[in-house]
Amino acid sequence: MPKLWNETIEAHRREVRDAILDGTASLAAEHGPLSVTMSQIAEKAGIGRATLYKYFPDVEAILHAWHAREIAGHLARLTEVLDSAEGPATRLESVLEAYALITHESHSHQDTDLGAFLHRDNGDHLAHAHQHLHHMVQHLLTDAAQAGNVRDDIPPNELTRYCLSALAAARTLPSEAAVRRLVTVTLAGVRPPQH
Amino acid sequence: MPKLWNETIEAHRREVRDAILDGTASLAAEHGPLSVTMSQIAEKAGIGRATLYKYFPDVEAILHAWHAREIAGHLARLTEVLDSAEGPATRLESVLEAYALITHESHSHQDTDLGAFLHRDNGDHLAHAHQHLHHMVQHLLTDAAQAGNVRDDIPPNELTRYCLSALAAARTLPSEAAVRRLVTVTLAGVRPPQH
DNA sequence: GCTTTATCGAGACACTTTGTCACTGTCAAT
DNA sequence: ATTGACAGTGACAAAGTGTCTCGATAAAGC
Repeated sequence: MPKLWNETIEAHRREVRDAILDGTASLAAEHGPLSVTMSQIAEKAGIGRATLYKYFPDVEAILHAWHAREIAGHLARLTEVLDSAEGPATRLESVLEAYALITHESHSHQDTDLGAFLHRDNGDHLAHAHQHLHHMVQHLLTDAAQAGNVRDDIPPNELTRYCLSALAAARTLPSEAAVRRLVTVTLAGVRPPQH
Repeated sequence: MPKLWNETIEAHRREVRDAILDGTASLAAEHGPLSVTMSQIAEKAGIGRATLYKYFPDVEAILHAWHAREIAGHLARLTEVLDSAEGPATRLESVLEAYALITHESHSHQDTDLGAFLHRDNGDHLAHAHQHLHHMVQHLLTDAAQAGNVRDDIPPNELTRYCLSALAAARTLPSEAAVRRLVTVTLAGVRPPQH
């Protein structure tokens, strides 16, 4: 196996790949994901159609790759938020709020839940990126539960799904203030029930 | 304008239409919605391809119609539940639980959030069916808020989005018991905050 | 009952999209 | 300089698409 290539060629490939993903996202946003064709994508990306097949086997794979890139970007931002907060409760609230806001602004770009739709992933990319996110929130919830800020009568796994799903509603909300209210309500659901 | 046709022809059309929708759902479930073609659908439904175009203009329209039919069925079941419950709090809980269970079992059929994905609806079918659902839940929440069972510091509209979105997590849960726990948590989010 | 009329269904056609060749040009390694 | 690997492209066969036209069938008018 020859040593890996020079920087130049790999950088170029990345550029082309990104152009493909951007173009596809644009096309999908404009005419709907079902009407996107390999031909359109190739033209939009400024490459030959046959070349496109050297990067991706079909439209579905491209949409998956785009979604994975999107999620990865979100994860990076969330990790920043995570690291800059102190204490289990604060960390949980900060990350959930950040997630909701990201989801909210992603709406205008009209992307999300494409992943849920395209669940032809057989435990691959989507699973990876999304499980990463899931794991992060679950960890936060477990910590907060140990600190007594979160109910412990429900498995953390299920609380995590609840949080992520509830906050997905941020996509449909009109204002940032509404998103913050959504976070409030969602957090109210995970607090220990009083008796 | 000639009076509308006899029952027979219309019944036949409905049969064919249903066969198309069923076949499409089956194909979409098996190979993913993006790879479904008009040719496959026609063959599966047992009609000529050209005939299929007399019913629907393209795959997207068929998926929309199938989704609308699905939602309509769910709505009918929810309306039953709604009518057989007494009192604002009980009604809210019953309907939300029923919705979660329906979502849960719909998972195996792998359908939902296809609607969210195909938001090429310009205020049409999807809007109609889904807004009907939204309206039902919002009404329940408003009643329950007036009775003091639900917080009134958040607009009912937003609480509704929260509920429906949170309960969508039922799709990914493994057991019915987990779904009931999800309903518990979701309801905890909408209760009046204590001070 | 028989014609009229509307519409269902299918064969056929022109066009687009798809997936895969074989081929050229370029860069890195020896 | 030669070799090997790979990006990129034009070309081709196959599949899918949308439309048109034509025959068959069932309701409606006389």
